[in-house]
Amino acid sequence: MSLKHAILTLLETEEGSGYDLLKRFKDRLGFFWNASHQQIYLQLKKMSEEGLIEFEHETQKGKPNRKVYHVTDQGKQTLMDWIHGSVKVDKVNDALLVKLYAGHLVNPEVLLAEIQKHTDIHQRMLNTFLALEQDYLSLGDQEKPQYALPYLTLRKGILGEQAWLTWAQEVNAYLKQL
Amino acid sequence: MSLKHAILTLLETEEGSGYDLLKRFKDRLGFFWNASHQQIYLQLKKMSEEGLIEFEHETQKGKPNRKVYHVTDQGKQTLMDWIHGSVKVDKVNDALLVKLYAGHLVNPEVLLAEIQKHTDIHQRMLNTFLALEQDYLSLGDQEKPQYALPYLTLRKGILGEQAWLTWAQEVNAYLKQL
DNA sequence: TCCTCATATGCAACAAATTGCATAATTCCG
DNA sequence: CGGAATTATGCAATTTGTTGCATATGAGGA
Repeated sequence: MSLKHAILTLLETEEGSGYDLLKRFKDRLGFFWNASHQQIYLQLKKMSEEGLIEFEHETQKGKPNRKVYHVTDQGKQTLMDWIHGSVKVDKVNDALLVKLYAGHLVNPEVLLAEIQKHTDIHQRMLNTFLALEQDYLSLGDQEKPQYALPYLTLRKGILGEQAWLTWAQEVNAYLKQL
Repeated sequence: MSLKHAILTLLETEEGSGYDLLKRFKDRLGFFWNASHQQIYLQLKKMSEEGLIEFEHETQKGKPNRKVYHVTDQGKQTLMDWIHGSVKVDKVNDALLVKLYAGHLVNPEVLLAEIQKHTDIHQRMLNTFLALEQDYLSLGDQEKPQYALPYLTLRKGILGEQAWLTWAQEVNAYLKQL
């Protein structure tokens, strides 16, 4: 289970509440690890019970109170053990490909429309990634090194989305020619 | 839930037992939809109870008996409804990227070793896909059309693995230069 | 004033996937 | 003759993830 390790990774760099983590997932880790708020809050509770993290109540005026979590020594150890171990190659489960595989059952238009819908989403993702890449590339040489590893994860997103879109063009070309 | 639809897709083309499906997943659909035997047998049972599929007992000599499943009209309808609807864009959950993101906590060697391990697996997948592509390309013009859609799913695999390996080279270059 | 959005946390029910275990016959290899 | 692989099916326990619901405050706009 890696949600646990994703949370430890985020909290190791900087303490934060469930809501903070939700935001960090949304605009950082979320490009390669997705989690809903229900999952995050439940996981924080469990990890807190396991002693991997601890929290302090932070009372706020005007806003609801927060539980600010930080990683314990045990949590840090768990994270280190995980990093030194090896993770499984992600299993692929792509519903769109199942649909394409069964595509002989429908008009090409149905498939084209679906592909188009997905293409729009992937194109938007790629644009987001390319904008973030520009941000990184315009950093000074002193700042770059600390963002080098996140930048490599961004490169994964860019190369992945580009490959996806290239593939979509092949599919489009075939379906239109039918 | 698409395991259901993957199974309907496989059974729609040709009836078969749970074991048959397991093999079809392994060397066909499995490139983009993975399922364990436990998942498949349980799903077949459920789908049979829902009336999407039916089975006949087939007694064999020398081998254990089989339950041969086929799609019912209701199952066919369920499959058609699914194809005409739209599937969600797959959510990404890539543990290797989480690890890389947290890579500042370990020596580059640890990351390099992990990347190498994954690279080997992805390279083997790509080789498998390229061999299958050759099989397709060497087909006559009469046979090609019926395999066109499965071929496109294969193209997805090829482009995806190539992108993965290109990315791995970037990561390697960076980690070695440290 | 009402509505929506952002902040902030959580439970409960259900669906899906993983892990481990269990059984049973035949074939193939050493 | 013994062990491993292949064929064939399944249950149970646990872990993970999804969907829906619930609550509460404050700010900003219509």
